[in-house]
Amino acid sequence: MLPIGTLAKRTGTKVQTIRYYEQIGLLPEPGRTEGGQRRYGDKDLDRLAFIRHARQLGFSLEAIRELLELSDSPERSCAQVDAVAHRQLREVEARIGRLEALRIELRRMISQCSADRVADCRILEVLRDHEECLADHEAKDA
Amino acid sequence: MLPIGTLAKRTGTKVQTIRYYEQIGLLPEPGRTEGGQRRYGDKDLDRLAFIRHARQLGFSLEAIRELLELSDSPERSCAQVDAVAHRQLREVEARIGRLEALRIELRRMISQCSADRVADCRILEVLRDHEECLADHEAKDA
DNA sequence: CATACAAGCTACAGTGGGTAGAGGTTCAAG
DNA sequence: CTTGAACCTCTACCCACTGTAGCTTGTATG
Repeated sequence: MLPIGTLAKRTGTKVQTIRYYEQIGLLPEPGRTEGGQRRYGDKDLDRLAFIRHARQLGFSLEAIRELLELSDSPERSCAQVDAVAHRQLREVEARIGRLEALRIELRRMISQCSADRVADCRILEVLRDHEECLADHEAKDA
Repeated sequence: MLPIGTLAKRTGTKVQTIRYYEQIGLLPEPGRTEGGQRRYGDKDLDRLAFIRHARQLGFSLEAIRELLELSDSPERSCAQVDAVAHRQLREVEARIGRLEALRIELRRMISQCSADRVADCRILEVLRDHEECLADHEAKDA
C-alpha cells in the first residue's frame, strides 16, 4: 500500500492534484491508516496513470471520466471510445488551425515593422486597426 | 457619448467584459450620467478595440497592458514592442509544436483500433500503457 | 405626464485544471 | 523517544472571463 507521496512520484502527479481528483470524484476514496492518511493500491496506480496519460494527450477531465466509465464495461462496443478519441483529435486540429492563423498574422505584423520610434511602429498600428489584417483570426485559445 | 451596450456592440465585446477590464485597470473609469450609468467617448472606443484585437491575436492581458503603456510614449524606441510581439510569436509556435505532437499520437492511437469490444480496444490500451507511445508528448496546453 | 420595458447598475459565484500556503498531525528511522 | 519529512484539512488564488439575482435608470410611446 502506497502513501500519497509515493503515488505522486510514480505517476508524475503532484500530491495536491491527487487529492483534487479524489474531490471531484475521478479517483475513488482510498483506504486510510488509523491516523487518517491515505493508502493506495495497484488499481489506484493504474487508474491515475490512465488519467495522467489522457491529460497529456489533451483530454478534458470530463472526457476522461467518460473513458474510465466505458472501460469499466469491457463487453460494450468500443464505438463510443472511438468517438471520444475522434472528438479530441478534431479539437486538437481545430486548435492548430486557429493558432496557425495567429502565427501568420503575427509574422506579418512583425515583418512590417522597421521603425525606430513607437510613434511609427507598424505593430501598434496593426493592433489599432483591425482592417489591416488579412484573415479573420479568432483565438478562442490563444 | 456611448452607453456601455453600444460600446460593446461596436467592439464585439460583452458588457460584463468591459466592466471587468475597467475593474482590473485596463480601461479607465469613464464618466457617468447623473443616474450613475457609464458613458464612453471615442478614445475609449479606440482603446477597447486595440485590446480586443490584441486578445484575438492571443496576447495576454498583461502583455496588452505593456503594449498600451508603450504606445503612450510615442518617442520611445519600439524595440520593446517588437520584443513583446516576438515573445507572443514564440509562444504561439511552441503551442503549435506541442499540439502537433498530440495530433500525431492521437492519430496513431485511433488508427490502431479495429476492435469491436471495449475489452480489446487499442485506444484504451494505449492510454493505460504509456510505454506504447513514441513521443514524449507533454500538453501544457491542450 | 405616465407608463412600460430595455438597458443599466452592483455584488458575488462559477468555469477548468489545478497550485500554494497556513497551521496542525502522523509516520518511520535512528 | 526524538526528530523531521510527509501527511492532513481548509482556504484562497491563477486567467479571462461569464452568468445570475435583485435592483435602478433612461428613453420611447400613448
